Amino acid sequence: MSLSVQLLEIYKRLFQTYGPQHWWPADDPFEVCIGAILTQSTAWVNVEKAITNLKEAGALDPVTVRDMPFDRLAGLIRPSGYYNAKARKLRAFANRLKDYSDSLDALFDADVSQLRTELLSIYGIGPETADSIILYAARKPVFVIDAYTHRIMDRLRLNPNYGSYEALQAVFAHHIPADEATFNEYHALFVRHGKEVCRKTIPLCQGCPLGDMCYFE
DNA sequence: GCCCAGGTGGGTA
DNA sequence: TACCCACATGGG
Repeated sequence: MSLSVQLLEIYKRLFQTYGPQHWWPADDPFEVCIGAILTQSTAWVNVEKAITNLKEAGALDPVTVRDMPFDRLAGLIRPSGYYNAKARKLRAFANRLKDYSDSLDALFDADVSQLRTELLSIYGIGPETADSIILYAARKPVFVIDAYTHRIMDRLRLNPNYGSYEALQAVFAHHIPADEATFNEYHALFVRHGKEVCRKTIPLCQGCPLGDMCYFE
């Protein structure tokens, strides 16, 4: 079976099992960007608490994030962990937005490649955060790779020599049509499947929709 | 108490 | 390039 057909089959089975995931869980693009930074190596449930705090404080906009006292910002996002580091990252993002008159539309008015380069040049934004922002806030087609994607593709033996972020991303880019809606749902389904079944420890392989394709021992 | 969670940046060899 | 490590809370 070709790689394209396998990737399509995986998508089909995950979608049939879990249904549409309605990603990204946020009210607007700026909230997506904030969530993408806060969720770095952190359980989403804790990010939700931090975002709720920011909303209740009326701090979910670039100007407020930029101008409020650092310790106040850090305190609001405390439940998401790494709160000092992440407060610095939120500040860096809000500060860069100043170059675009605090308009995400202005920031996003570039092709995927240029936008990715710009995002990666901001402190605290690495490949996954950049791609999450591009896909889920700017709504441009780029495939997001995360720890779940690595784990699942490793176990399916579809990750070429357990490759880098870009190496695994290329697998999808070269074998799936670049469609924003498909990339959106596919990544969300990987996360759902990773959380629910394909765990780092204690894998729940009984009845796994990908069981017959999986080499996990 | 221990392990893990939708990573990134900085330092060292 | 390829590893280490710091960053930190909260749930199972």
